Parts: sequence; C-alpha cells; structure tokens
Amino acid sequence: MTKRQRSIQRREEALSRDSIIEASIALLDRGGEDGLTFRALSEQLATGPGAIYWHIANKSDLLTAACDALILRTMNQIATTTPEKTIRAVALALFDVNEAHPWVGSAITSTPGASPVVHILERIGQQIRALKVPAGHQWAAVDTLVAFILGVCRQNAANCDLARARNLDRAHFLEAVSTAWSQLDETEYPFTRSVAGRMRNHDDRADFLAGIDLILAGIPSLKPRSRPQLKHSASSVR
Amino acid sequence: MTKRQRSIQRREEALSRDSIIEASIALLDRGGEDGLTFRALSEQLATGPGAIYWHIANKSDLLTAACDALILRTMNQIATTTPEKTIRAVALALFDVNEAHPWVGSAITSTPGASPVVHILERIGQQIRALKVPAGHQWAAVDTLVAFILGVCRQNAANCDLARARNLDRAHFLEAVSTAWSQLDETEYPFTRSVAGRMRNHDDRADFLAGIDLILAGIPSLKPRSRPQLKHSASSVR
DNA sequence: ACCTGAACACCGTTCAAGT
DNA sequence: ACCTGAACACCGTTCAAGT
Repeated sequence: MTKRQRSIQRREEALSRDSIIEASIALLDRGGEDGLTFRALSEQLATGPGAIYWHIANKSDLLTAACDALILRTMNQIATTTPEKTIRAVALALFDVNEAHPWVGSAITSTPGASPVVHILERIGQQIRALKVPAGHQWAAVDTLVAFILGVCRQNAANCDLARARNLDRAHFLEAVSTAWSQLDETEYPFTRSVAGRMRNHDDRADFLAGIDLILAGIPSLKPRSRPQLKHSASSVR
Repeated sequence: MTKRQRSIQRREEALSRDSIIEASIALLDRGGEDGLTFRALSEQLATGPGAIYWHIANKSDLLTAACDALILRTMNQIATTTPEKTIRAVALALFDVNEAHPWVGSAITSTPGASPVVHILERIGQQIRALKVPAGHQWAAVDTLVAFILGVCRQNAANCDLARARNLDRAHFLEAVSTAWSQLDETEYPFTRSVAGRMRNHDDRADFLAGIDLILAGIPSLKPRSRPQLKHSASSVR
C-alpha cells in the first residue's frame, strides 16, 4: 500500500531551492512561523524531511531565504522618485508585505546583517545620500529609519501571532487590548488609559506613516553642522 | 538511590511564582531564549517540570513575567526631570537592560499590549504630554519613540542570539558582518559598502541616542498646528 | 548527485497519582 | 493546596541506505 500511494503522489519535478522556498512561504502565510515545519513542508513537496537538507542548510536559512524572496520582490516594484517620496514608498511597501505575510517582520529581525536587511539599508541609504545629509550623519538617519520600520513590522507580526494563538481576528484582538487598557488604574496609567479608545479602531498604516514623517522632519536638524554631541553618549557602556 | 538523592537536594522553601521568575532570568541570561527550558528550570528549582505549571500558565507567560520584572525594576530607577531628559533616560535604561539581558528585546516585542509594553508607553506618554504635544498627535510621538526603542533592542538581541549560535563574541560577530558588507558589489550596494567599515568598531549606544534625538528633533513639527495630513494615508489598507 | 525515512535528542504540556 | 514524574505529541536534524 505504501508503495502504490507513494508512486502516485510523487512529484514530477525535482526538488529545488526555489520550490522549497515557495512552499515555505505558503506554509508561513497559513500558520505563521510555527506553521513552517520540516514535516509539513516535506509532505507538501511529496518527499521526506531529509531531502530538504540537501538544498538548504537549516530552518533559519530557510526562513531568511523565504523572507529575502519577498523583500527583493517588493523592492523591485518601487520606482525611485524624490528621496522623501521614495523613502515613504519603501517604508509603506515593507509595511504592506508584512500585512500580507505577517511573519516577515519577525523573520527579518532575526537575521541581522543578512541579505533582507541589507537590501533595505541600501535602498534607504541611497535616498539619504541624495538628501545631502552629511556623510558623518548618514548612518544615524538610515539606522533610525530602519530600526523604526522593522520595529513596527515586528510589532504587527507579534500582534498577528498573538491573535492567532487566541483564535481571534485582528479586530477582536485590538478590542481586547483596548478594553484591558481602559481598565487600568487611572492615577497610575493616565496616558495609556487616554489612548485606549484610540486603539480600538485606529489606522496602523496612517500611524506608521506619521512616524516616518516625524523622523524625516528631524533630519534637517542633522544638516547645518553637527550638533554638539552629548558627552555621556561618547563611548559604549560595555 | 533516587530516593536518597532526591531528599538531599530537595529545596527547603516552597516554590513560588517569584522564585520561578528569578530562576528563569538566570537561565535566560546564560543561554538566551533557548536556554529557558522547563526541564532546566525544574532541575534548578529541584522539582519536576509539572510543578511549575501550578504557578505559571505556560512558557509565554513565564517569559513575559521575567521581562516585566526587569522592566519594572528599571523604570523605577529613573528619576523624572525635564521631559526630554527623562525620555532619553528611559530609552537609555531600556537599551542597557537589553545589553545586560539580551533576551529582553525579543521577549518584550512578543507580547504586544501586555504589561511590559504598557509600562514603557505610560512612562514615555507622560513626558510627551508634558511637552505639550497636541492631544491628537501624542500617540504618533509615543508610538514612534517606542517602536524605535523596541526595534533597536530587538536588533541587538538578535545580534546576541546569532553571535551565540555561531560561538562568537559580539566583536567578532560585528567584524564578520563588516567584512561581508565590504565585499558586496560596488555598483549595486554603494551605501552599505560605505558604512561597512563603520560597523566594525561603532558605538551602538551613541547611535541609539542619536536616533532618539533625531525623533525628538522632529516633534516640534507636530506642534504649531496639525500639518496637512496626506490623503493617501487616510484609511487602512486591509 | 539526489532522495528516503527511520531514528535521535530534544521540546512544551498534561495528568494520574501522591502528600 | 501543592507537588511528582512518566507519558504524549510534537519538534529540527542526522545518516545509513537506496536510486
């Protein structure tokens, strides 16, 4: 029985890195990071779990590759116009990939220095250069923007994971957070309470863009000449 | 034999949520998120893995609790002075906890809306209010700052994890990234190549503070009156 | 060269049974 | 009420054996 069954559902094409990555993306989209399993993957590809290791090094490699495929696709769709506009476009595009594939934000931050991050750094870095930010401050501007973008993506990805874990959709999850916040102690948590209502129906995407604009608004402060650097930040703590 | 051994190394005090959390922090500090295991934990506490479940709900609960313990301790050490100074102090304190306990950045972003994040939101939110940012823009300012802070912490935590996985210390890890970046294609990755050298010995903490200052520098742009809101960000994409 | 799938060394979590 | 520890249902990864 096993023999016939196997020969029937055997894949026709040979395994390849690309087909493995595509199947991984599908699994990740359906079940998040936990949904990507060597057993589920090998079943989908009609092979054994060991076969996958011929094409990829390990799970972390696989996750990075899946992430990079999406990031690369996304970056290539963005037209370069004015620096500010391009930065906003890159940021929004990343925000949107992460909404469509809510594991990207988590995967990308797990592989610092690797390919996906580099593609983003480069794209934004070129725009910061075009803005004529002095060489000594370019890194600060790029680092800040990228940390913010990845920070938001990561948070949204975490929201999705948590919602999934509790079998809630996003709206119900946000509502639960909102209610919890509005029940906090009034004297100890005045601010959080005051924004609890806003949580319920707020527009993540608009908030995100407001953050990008806020950072962009600060960039001119880097321009005229280097601001007096504060002494206490001159050397690392470790 | 098992009987004597057990009665010898039996703990004297009863298990408690707090003692479990302390032991968890120690394990996390030594081995990162992977280092926290119910088996390792129960061994350290001289009990069985099942006993822990009497005091905590699950691993995620445990991680959040360990994180919250540290965040709370940290926040209570910060004196409130001027709004800008306090925001910088909060940010730097969080940066430093994350350096000392490099799993915090990861744990905190995994539990959106939960206690650790709320403590940070609240503390920063109160300062943004003190800065007289208009009510309608307070959330944007706080959200941006917190997303940036958590983004950086998460990146640093990921750096540590990756370095640990490769049995490198932080310096060697950064050097590896730096060399990899400097070998990128010159025409396709001009910016990343140009910052590769800076990676090698750069000061994370100063860069972080520069990012905070950059965002703070943008905050006055929220003040005079609401800037014309861009139409394309008016409603969510999903 | 590429694939198979059983086996290994782990996980988090549960639960009958004890005190 | 609190603890025990074996057992369950998973993981990622390896590797002898096949084609």
